[in-house]
Amino acid sequence: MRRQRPRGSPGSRRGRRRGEGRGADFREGRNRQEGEGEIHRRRSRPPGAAAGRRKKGAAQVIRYTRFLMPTTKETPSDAEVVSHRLMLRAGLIRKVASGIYNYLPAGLKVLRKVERILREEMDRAGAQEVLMPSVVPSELWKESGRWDAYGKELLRFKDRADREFCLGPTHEEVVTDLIRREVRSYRQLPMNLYQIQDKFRDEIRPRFGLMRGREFFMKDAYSFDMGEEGAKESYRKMYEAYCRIFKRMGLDFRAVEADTGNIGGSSSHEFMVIADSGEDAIVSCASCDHGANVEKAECLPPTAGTAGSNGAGPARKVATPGRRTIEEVSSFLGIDPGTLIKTLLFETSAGDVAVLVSGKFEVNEIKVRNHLGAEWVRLADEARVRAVTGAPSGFAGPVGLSVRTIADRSVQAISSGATGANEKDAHLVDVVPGRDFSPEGYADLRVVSAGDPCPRCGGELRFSRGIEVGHVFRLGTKYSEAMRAVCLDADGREQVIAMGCYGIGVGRTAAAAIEQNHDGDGIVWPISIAPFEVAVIPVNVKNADVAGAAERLSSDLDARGVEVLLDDREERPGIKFKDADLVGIPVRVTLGEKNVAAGFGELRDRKSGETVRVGLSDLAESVLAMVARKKAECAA
RNA sequence: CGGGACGUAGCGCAGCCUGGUAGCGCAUCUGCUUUGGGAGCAGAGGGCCGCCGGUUCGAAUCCGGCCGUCCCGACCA
Repeated sequence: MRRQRPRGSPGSRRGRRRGEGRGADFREGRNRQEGEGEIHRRRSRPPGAAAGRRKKGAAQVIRYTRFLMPTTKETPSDAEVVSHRLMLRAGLIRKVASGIYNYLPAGLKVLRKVERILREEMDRAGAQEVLMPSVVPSELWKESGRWDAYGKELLRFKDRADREFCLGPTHEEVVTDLIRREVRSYRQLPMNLYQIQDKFRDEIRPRFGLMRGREFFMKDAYSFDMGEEGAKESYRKMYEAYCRIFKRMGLDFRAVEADTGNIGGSSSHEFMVIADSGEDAIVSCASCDHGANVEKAECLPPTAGTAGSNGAGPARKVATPGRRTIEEVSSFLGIDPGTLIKTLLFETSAGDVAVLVSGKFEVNEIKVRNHLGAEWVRLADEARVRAVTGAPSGFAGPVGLSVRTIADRSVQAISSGATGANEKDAHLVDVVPGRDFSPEGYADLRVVSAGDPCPRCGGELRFSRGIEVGHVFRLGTKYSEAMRAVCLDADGREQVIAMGCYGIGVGRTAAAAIEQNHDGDGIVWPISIAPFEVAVIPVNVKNADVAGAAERLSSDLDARGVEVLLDDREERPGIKFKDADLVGIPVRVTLGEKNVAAGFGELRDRKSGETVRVGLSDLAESVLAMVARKKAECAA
């Protein structure tokens, strides 16, 4: 995929050659840009030079003809989700390689806005900004044990002296190393260090644009406390800061309990932006504030026993030719799927394990992994199933099975059920748990399902999908212990520091905002993270009055701290309107020939589509009011 | 890494089965007309048909290998 020339971009010679009818103000604007003033403008404006012309140090008005924002009408075929599609179409990003992107000027502006909010809220919460390297020596990772544990996602390489390094996918090791060297006394704690930095994870499957890239910006923070009580408080502060952050970005989000994955630690919450395209399924209670990732969501033990086939008699073998799935077997035998004892064989780092669950539920592999304390688990393949059970998959059962067997509590509720006979085309009925087989234990091993009550209050659980934009962990002493990060307490005794870590994906948050705020015409940015606050559109730039009015309004707004995109392209109005909508600029001012001649301009709200005609003399004030109103909607 | 598909102009695609002339729409450039929701007409430029090898008189097309990309399953901000 490659770049597409923006309409009316600098490369377009059209407007440049015939300058006849162009308005005086535009000509001046262009001359400034192309003359020697451009030098100052391009560099980061040396003090006193171009800066002197601007009031209040406001940013300069950005002109579309001098701005790389290549919008496209057609969608690249490899963009699956809206945020990816719209970011490409709006000219915010371009792909360089799988999961690796160029951030074009407007896209970068969005990221910078997100970052600014992150900095403000982290600072407010008492954290200090640092910057750690993206290239990290292997020694630190070996010390924590993750050099071997992290897997292929860690991109490793060697320098010229053959020393091993990796690109940091997260920075627990690096901060812990820093802290253990520099912090000696409890008086220095608590401390919270954060950075906003480029991360690299060699994802198995990058997809959805910035939603799951390999290279991405992340805000990561790390807290250090004496003891668990302090660590809890640090965690609480970050949790609150996160709520403020996502509120300020105008997002509909939910904090849910989560699995800790390979970061490790005792407890964690994920911050989920609610969106149907989200990669995670979450449950939340309609009655209380409990919420959880389905990976984590607990199930209460079954209340009443599920009667089976009234099995007074002993277990019997029945022929079930070709019936393998729960549906096939239950309908063939004419029994409730809930009384089938589903037997799944897993290969794990702790050896082969059979997992039993009622036929109406699914096994939650993460719960299995955590229950076993295993590093990994995966469903056994067909060959393995045959080797262990002696039958093709679909006919496994716990009776007479020689591998380690654990069961979900739903199996306990089956007084008498059916199960595979470990023999091709045969099942057993009237099987009684405890009599015909005995798993080593019963535990919560299944995925929550519709109808399960809230484990906290018994209320109704709702299922939705979310995009994980932030994650907070209480790490305990996992890293500080391994890396000897200790500190002297008030009694002069050495104590291992308690840690927490807190991440937010910058690009992912921007993508999530689009998933949640778009319509048929394009992005509808919350103003707090929009690339521009206002688009000023002179309908015909060759009309000097219109051009002049647009020019004056833009610099007026700019001087008052509003971020303006002046669409000075010689394009048809339709194109300008479409582009402004596509890019999602919250407020649009249209200056048409008739309106301007009559002393009016037009103000339009991107979100509601509401349009008002305002006298030119009041236009700037009206824009300011609308911008202020939109900003207020994004207040924490 | 497994399963499925794709790679032809900047973008979206056809052509391939059945070998012989590389095509369409959008975009770009020039001119004229047009100017409040992705304009019209006329003209022009633009391609190592992903790469390497094989079959053949001849390969975008058939065969093999490699590379890249996307979609479905185990990872995570």
